[in-house]
Amino acid sequence: MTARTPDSARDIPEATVARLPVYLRALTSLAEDGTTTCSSEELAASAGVNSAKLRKDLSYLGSYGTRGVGYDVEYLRYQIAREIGVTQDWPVVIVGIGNLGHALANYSGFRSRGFRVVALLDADPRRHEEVVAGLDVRSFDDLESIVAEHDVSIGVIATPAVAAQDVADRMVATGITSILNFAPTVLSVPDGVDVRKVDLSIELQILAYHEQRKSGLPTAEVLS
Amino acid sequence: MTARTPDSARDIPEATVARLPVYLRALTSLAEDGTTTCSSEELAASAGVNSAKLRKDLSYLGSYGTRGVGYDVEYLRYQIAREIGVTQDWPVVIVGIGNLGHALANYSGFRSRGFRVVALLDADPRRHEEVVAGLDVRSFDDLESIVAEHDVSIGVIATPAVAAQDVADRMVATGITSILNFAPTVLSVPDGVDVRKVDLSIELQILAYHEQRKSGLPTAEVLS
DNA sequence: GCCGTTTTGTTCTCCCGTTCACAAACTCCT
DNA sequence: AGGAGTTTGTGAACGGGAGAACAAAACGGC
Repeated sequence: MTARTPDSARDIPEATVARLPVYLRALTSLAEDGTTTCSSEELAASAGVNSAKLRKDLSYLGSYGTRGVGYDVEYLRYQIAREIGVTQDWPVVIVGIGNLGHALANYSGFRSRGFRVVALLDADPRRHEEVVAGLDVRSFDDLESIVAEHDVSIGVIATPAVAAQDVADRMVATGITSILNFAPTVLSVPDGVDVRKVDLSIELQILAYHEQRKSGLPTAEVLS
Repeated sequence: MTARTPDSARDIPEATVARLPVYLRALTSLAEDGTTTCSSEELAASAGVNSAKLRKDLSYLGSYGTRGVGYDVEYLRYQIAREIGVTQDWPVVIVGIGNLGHALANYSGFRSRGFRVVALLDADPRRHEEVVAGLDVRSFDDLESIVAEHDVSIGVIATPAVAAQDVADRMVATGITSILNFAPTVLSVPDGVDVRKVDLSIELQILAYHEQRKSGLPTAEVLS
């Protein structure tokens, strides 16, 4: 609607969306090194992907490169940030201030990448005395007022598994429509609410599967 | 080789491998509820997937169900655990004992799901005085001897981004062949070494992308 | 002003994963 | 014992993503 959105911004493949943040980080890294221009080959190497895949991904956003030259690092970085929607900060609430919640609250990468933690909530009253990362830990009952006040649409769940579904339900009820879930539970939410799950032990188990295979097959691991 | 492995255990699709831990958790949950038998429909609902997909996934492992009846929860649970390789504990080292490292070290889900943290390492000598989760934080230089002593093949990187590649290189040099990387960096490792990446801000950015779309399109979000 | 070189954007093909739909097989009831 | 009802396991169609290969376009040298 602004100027340069010929409604081409439609339906970027999910696999591409998942890689855009990687490209964004690679571009930021290149910019910090003083690089002003890069080819798809360089950027792909920096992001750890195939250059053809990178070019195809970028083509969904538009034609932001110059043939024979490459991409302007700063320009492309801004275009991707705009596409993802991280040119401005998203307010985020974190629920569950245990070990993981502490780590998340203190994680500086949120702030620097388009997110701002506006509140830390915990159901345990003993935690309400704490100050973590410069924020008071507040009662879970404050969720609704905080969401309303800061217009929060993204919530992070770092509670034990048993509490996660309840927290998710409350979040949805207050109007949160995107949830990042660290609890080892399958959340059920209504249509229109996005949930992404990060599960540490699942990742380890996937590694264990492949590890088991390696020790089983001595020297048959010669992929292309 | 034991009895029921007609070398059919070959080439389980990667997408299936990634879901097996989810099924395992769902089965454990069902078993704790006292359920002894379940249909693919029930298990699929519990795991948050399509029942056809579940059945196809399980069919790669063998025929562990009974037509007209369903699956024996305990039996299937054991079969999946055996396939993944978590019937015995895998020793794991964690490098980088900052906020996230603390949280990982204290995460009880590791121990209960087939993993045992055998050492915590950090490059900062000031951290070596600490005891976290009942383990001394030791010098990163001890990596090699620890890996040799406990026959470690899985390493977790929870360091700042700048240190991650160095840590990975050292890990690979000591014989570690599976790495779970929490640092926001693309690691390059030789063939035969598996790396899985968990990146908190990337997950949030993916959510932000969809969130931006939602606010843009008022009521066009009526998927099937 | 033209040609060779470089690099993007895109088309085409192949492969993996998902889903549907159904036959095979087991249980239960009569 | 036989038939009705269930539920698994799998063959086949379908859709999406990955990678190769190439045409289009911009730059630089002469």
